[in-house]
Amino acid sequence: MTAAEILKQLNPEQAEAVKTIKGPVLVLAGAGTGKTRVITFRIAYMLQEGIDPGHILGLTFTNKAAREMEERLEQLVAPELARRVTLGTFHSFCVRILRKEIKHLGYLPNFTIADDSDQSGLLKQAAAALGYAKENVPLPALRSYIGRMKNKLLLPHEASSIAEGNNDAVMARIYREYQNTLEMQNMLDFDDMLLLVYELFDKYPEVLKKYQKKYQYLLVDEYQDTNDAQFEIIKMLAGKNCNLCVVGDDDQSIYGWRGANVGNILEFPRMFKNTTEVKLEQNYRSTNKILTAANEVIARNSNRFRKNLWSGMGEGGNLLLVNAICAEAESDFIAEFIAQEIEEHPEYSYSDFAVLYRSNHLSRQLEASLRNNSIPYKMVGGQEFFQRKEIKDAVAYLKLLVNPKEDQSLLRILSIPPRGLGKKAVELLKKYQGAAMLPFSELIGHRDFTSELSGKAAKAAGDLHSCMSRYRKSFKEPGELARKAASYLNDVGYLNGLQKIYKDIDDSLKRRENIDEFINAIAQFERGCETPPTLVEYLESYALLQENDKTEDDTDDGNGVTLTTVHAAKGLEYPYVFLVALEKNIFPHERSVHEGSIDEELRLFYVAMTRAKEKLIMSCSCSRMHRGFDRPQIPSEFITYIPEGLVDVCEPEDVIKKLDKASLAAGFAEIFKMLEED
DNA sequence: ACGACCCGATTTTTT
DNA sequence: ATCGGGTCGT
Repeated sequence: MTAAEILKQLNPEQAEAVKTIKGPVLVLAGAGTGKTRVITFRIAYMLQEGIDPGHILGLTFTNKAAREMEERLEQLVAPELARRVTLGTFHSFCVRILRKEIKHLGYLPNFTIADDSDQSGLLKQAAAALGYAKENVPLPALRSYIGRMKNKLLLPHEASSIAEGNNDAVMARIYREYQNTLEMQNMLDFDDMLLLVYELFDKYPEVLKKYQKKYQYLLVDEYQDTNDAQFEIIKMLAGKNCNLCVVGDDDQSIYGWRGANVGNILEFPRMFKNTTEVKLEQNYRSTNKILTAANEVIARNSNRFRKNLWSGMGEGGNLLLVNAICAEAESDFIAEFIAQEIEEHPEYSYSDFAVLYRSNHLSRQLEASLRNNSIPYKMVGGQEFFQRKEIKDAVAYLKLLVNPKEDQSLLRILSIPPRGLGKKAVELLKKYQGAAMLPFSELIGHRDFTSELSGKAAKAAGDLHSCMSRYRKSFKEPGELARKAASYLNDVGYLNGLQKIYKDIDDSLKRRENIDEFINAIAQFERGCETPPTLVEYLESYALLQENDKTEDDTDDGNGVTLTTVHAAKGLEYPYVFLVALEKNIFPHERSVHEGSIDEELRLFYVAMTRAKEKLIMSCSCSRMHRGFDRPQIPSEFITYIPEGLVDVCEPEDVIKKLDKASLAAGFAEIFKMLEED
């Protein structure tokens, strides 16, 4: 495809965004306006203009987005050309740089990535080391505090100096301790990946220059979700040339609570002089009634780029608002309505329906009703495969081979399965570490330590240590990861220990299956590699994955109604969208009211509405179970923001067609028959 | 050392 | 209601 042909397939605004390849460009891409299309066509266009693919860097937030971009690009240009473009998530891009350059910052290149549970362990340890009682430093607060600091590029000493009040000061101290521990154990947490790249570029201009030279054309997807660290990295990389194109929608910024800064997109034209600004307002997804309603809703927010989405998809029907008497009636209505629509419109299948909710716990009632009505469904998020305890334990075993300094993982697996090493052994390890300055995984093999244990415990410690040493050598050689991992987990006693850990026999078998599945995932990773991978590489991809990739088999037939939080639905679209529990204190979430982040809740509501292509069915209930008790509910104020003419308000009975007399009679007859048989 | 029970917290979660 | 963490008893 020639450059001219590329432009011909785009609307005028899209074409403008695609062909402006020099200088800073801000593309305000409203919901459903062909954002991914613009990005991929832009890259294709640049390649047609003769730009070296190696000079192009496209950054996304999710692996899924990166993959999608790559696939779509391969359809536009020669695949070998497409593959030379660097497309990846912020985090994977940063890790790649750090693997090469982290020596400048005093870490070893075999660093490992701390997952959530590692992080919790390290934080508890840090707080305890400084003598703080756990009730004085709640873990979630600590976690979010440190994340906030890191996202703002504040190092521990800087955090200390700006600390307001005793609480902050304490957390800043724990932050310092935590950071020291991470460094000592050669580990990075997720935020470090960005923070350290910033530090690297900031302190070592010659390193920055190298990457500026390599990446002369930058694209950033979902720019409204960038945090301060990401902004600084982008700004530094863009440098003087500043061939920087960012694509995003300020109205869809819903990750402020995680450090995203809407200011980055709002201020872009002021931060980068001579910005070309392009607004994409033609929507290719929804009917106009849905869009008008969404436009009206989001217009309540100030401090945004004004946009007015429109589409050529026709007017469409009114939105529906259903008020149910209780949560059960609400979810029953949804199940019955889906059944009715499928029956009346055979062209639709279950996967054309999605139910969106503000918080995860709201899915319970829905699941029950869908099950009762035999409607298949799939939940996104929820208990992810890789979050399961047995998988994390197995990963901890593997991580210790790559990075023996990971005390966290050693403590995690020390008594999994129980091998006679418990609290006392941990105390001893801590005692000896002070003197020996060795990581726990080394200490467990030392005479000084083992001699103080019972014979049985000492043997267990020695066995664990020698087994790990053996496999550390075996993994030095790249390749055959799946086979070696399976053999290691067996030799180290983990596989046979599963029955001991999970007493319920069915439970333990299930866990065993999951481990097998995990080994399969490793094998699959290997198959996707061009050259035999190392364990370091696998663990890195594991840490950065977090996948919705979910192993196909537990998503039964694949044709089911989607149940998801609004957050997880961003970027997706469905012909039918149900938006449930639109009630005060749920949506907007009561906490956001306290924290003054109603703007973001409204954007979340906007994101939810704009997922719908044809039908948007909103619902609320007069009562709902809350922490074990029924609580009266009143409708969300957000509902009142929708213009009256666009929405039909009704009760479940108005929408669900009543059974006709004949089938009612048949139903009763059946019940009577059953009663008689008893 | 390990496992059974009780208590308290509980939004969202791209990496 | 449900989960995880912590404490207590074996």
